[in-house]
Amino acid sequence: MSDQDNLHAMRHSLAHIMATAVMTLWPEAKLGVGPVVENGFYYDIDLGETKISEDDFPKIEKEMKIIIKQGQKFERSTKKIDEAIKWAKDAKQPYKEELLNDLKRSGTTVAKDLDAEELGTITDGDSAVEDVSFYQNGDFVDLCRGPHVEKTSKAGPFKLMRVAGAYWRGNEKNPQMQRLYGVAFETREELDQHLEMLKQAKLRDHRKLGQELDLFVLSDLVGPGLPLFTPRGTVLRNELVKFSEELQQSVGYEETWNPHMTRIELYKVSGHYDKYPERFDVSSIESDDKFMLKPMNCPHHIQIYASQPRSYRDLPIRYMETTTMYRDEKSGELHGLSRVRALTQDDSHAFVRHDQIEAEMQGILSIVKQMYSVLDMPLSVDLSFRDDRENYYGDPKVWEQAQKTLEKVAKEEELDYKIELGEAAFYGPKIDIHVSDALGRKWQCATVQLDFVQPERFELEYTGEDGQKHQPAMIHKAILGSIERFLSVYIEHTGGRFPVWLAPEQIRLITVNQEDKTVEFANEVVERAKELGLRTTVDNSNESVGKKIRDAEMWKVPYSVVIGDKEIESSKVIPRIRKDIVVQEKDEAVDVEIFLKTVANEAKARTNKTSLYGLNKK
RNA sequence: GCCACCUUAGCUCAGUUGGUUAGAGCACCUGUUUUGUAAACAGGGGGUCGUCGGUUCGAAUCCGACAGGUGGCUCCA
Repeated sequence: MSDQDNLHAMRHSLAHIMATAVMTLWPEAKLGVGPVVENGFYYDIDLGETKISEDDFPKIEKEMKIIIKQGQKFERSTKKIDEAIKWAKDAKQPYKEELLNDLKRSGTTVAKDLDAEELGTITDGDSAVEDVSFYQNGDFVDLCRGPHVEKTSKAGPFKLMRVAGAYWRGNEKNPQMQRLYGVAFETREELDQHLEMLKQAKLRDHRKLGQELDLFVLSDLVGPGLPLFTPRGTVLRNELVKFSEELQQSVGYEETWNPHMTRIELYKVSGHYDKYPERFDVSSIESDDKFMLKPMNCPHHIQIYASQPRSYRDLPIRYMETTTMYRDEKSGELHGLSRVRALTQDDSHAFVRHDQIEAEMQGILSIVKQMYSVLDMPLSVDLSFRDDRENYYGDPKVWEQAQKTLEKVAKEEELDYKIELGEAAFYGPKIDIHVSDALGRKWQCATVQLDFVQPERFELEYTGEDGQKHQPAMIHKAILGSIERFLSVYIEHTGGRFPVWLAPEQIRLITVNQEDKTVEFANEVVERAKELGLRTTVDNSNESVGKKIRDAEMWKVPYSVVIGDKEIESSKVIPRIRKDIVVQEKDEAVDVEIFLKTVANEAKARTNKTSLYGLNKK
């Protein structure tokens, strides 16, 4: 058995041990499913009116430890399916009975592989499976495919983490069960390491850093999911957007502007309204028309395209716009900057001839790759294709062609991708690019989407070489995606230590004293730095130099420079360089002008390397 | 939206079984100090304890509703 298999068996066994403990403490418990998940396991439990809270964990853990100590053997047995169903009935385990019915009818219990109508229904006659396996430890018997460790004492170190509500089979129409989560590893050291990692991740949580570094504000009065950005946070946003827009311009995109409110009719034509009617928050002004805040931009760009007759010579026509849109989200889904109600996208739409699709997508993917390589963030790529449900608009043959094109481009661009069926937009397939946050959760940022549906719905056209009308295709893209979501991931990725080009404060001058000549000199340096476009401040407060250095460190300023008599006399400085910045050359005190120009060049080059060297005196 | 938990000063938190004018550190302000690479010293201001209602002689503390926040609600017995 490989280590991986063994760990899996340990975690799965712990799920059973936890269920055993719960059944001991609450014999009336009805059990759902208890699978292995990343880093651990969970078990879904229905206790009726009784609610388990984290305060109950010590007694559950204690019970589990007793079971582990007893070294109960895990014994496998099989039952005929009908016998098993009878067992579930007798044991008063209705959820198990439902699972068994699904097994009998369809040979699987995976809710998404089953017809929703059939879930949990009973079949007579022929069965899809004959036997089902059971595992028993002590008095506890559970329907289970296995495998397990040999006996409970081999289950390994674990810790219960949290309890959460979870709908039976993920469907909100079903009863809500209590899901007990635990983490487990083969050794105590690995478990401790994992817990330490979670602690570290908490330290770099973007919500915490956003407050500490004064980047954004969440106000109860403004409302949930509506973050406000401070001057520092706005510098970050603007610098990122500037980079994104420069990249887009380099492949031919032109900037547009569209208003934040629109007639709802627009989205009826585009098809978005029919698809998400509950998400459209409507308000009316002085007319019979209903207006709304825009939740996306594609129909607007379409209107600009459609405002003139277009020739094949004009294509591709590429519009880009970094703009904020407004989407209703369920209150429980809001989260810091990652999931908000006002989100700003570096959005673009290209209108292309069908023979231009590949080249356009390649151009876009090349700038996406540039962006994330400069930001030093690893990507994972999904091709989001349709499945055979009927939620999609447009001709399936066109879809098939579009998906082939996407995959071809992904191959040519050497993307390491996987295909996700059923994840496409209603109007077309997508290339979705995800990056990870501090806890390893993946968030979608960049996206490239191919769309034949909206051009058709809006009856877009251009005149071809042949004098006939033709329909263009549309390519939607966002590089950063939602700036807010991107920032949430990026703040955690960097731990708030932004590269020089993004740092809200790039250089901080620290005065040794408040004498006139010191202040004058510091002000001269700031003036010069501003001419070079550097964001520079002076800390002239009446504090010790040590305290001021500490402050600059806490604010994660890339360069801090102490200004005193030595600097004034020599016009040379010894910059203190933030430790994540890669130092390339060695040098001692450096002329102020050279220092500033070097930093300005780094910012311009968007690099986190410097050719300066600071003597960090102990 | 649903389930669990949380909400005390700008921030991080303490506040014993309900019992006088609710505390600390940091931050802020004032004064002293004129500072050389991760925290000088002293003093001061600041809270209707998330909001509303209830129980009680008495509520930060107990109960309820609401608001906001956190974790989760997809990953096959």
